[in-house]
Amino acid sequence: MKLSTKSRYAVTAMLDLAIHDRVGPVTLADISQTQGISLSYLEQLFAKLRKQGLVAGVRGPGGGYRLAQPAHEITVASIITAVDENVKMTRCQGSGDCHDGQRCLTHQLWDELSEQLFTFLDGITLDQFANRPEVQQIVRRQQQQHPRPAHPHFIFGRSAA
Amino acid sequence: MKLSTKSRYAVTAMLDLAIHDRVGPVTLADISQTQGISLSYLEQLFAKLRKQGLVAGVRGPGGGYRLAQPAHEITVASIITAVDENVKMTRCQGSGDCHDGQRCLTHQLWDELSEQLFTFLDGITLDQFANRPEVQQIVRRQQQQHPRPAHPHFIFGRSAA
DNA sequence: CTAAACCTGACTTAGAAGGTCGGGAATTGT
DNA sequence: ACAATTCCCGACCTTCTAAGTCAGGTTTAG
Repeated sequence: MKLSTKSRYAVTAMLDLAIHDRVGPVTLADISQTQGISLSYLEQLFAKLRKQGLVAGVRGPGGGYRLAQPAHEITVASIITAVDENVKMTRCQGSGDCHDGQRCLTHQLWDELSEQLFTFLDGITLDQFANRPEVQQIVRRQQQQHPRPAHPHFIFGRSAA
Repeated sequence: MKLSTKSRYAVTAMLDLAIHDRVGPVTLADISQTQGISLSYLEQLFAKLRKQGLVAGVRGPGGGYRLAQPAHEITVASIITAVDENVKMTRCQGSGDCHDGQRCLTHQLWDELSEQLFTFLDGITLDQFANRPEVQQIVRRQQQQHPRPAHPHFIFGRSAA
């Protein structure tokens, strides 16, 4: 379990996706704009998220990304492990041959720590997270600064024409 | 709160110190041998630990390092924050101006996470840790592979002469 | 005085984070 | 059919930090 800004970017992007996906696929360009993450970097992250079956890409105009699972089934932990495939903190994790073929003094502690983290993050789903009041508030502000016009294709039940 | 091998090295070294300091100061050379950490690197780490008042250096022959506080008052968290002075995980931590002068979506989550970690590590003292059965076992093995003869100066109450 | 230890700071190296670039392949609207 | 839009892919670059090295100090017990 590793915690980097990379992980945070991934979680942020997935959250954005979870919030907006009911109006159709979300483009990486939108996420890039709204969340301030480089487009190319997002592409790298989403490649991994796709391989892990967390999102599905929709090609062509009007396309973008959608969640491949319902938001209440996607945990923050699963997102982080998806983009940071190098789950083991150090050479230690594997089979305990961290030092001279023996396990180092702190091996056990780091294991416990890792588990604490995982348990915490595994208990939070995208769904729960998206519904937090603080998050909602930020989303509203972002809506004003970076409006997301729905693609024409996805307006069919509305009073738009 | 940051978790690197650097932190682990520091905790390992402090643990070694806590275990052996009743027979006098412990040299960095000893720790380097026993724990497999580069001597110069240890010196860097201990410079920081000393500045934070966790250890005290004793110069000259027969010298080394001692704990500057009783082992039951030193927490793992204090060791980690001592060597990783850059406590903030990202630009985010400071005042929440992570993105466009606004706080990013995951700001709150990362804060909570950081706190979870800290609480966990702050609840573990060197003392507690050193007395764990697993740790004791490793120490015994290390004693056989890397015996630590006490310096003559510190043998005065024994049947050594 | 000298050797053992701490102390200091500058330097090097490896690897990862974060980002860029250029070109594809699929799909939709016209 | 065709062009625009989007995902998709891989190579590359830059910057930063962990981790380690090196070369010199300074203090102090014997």
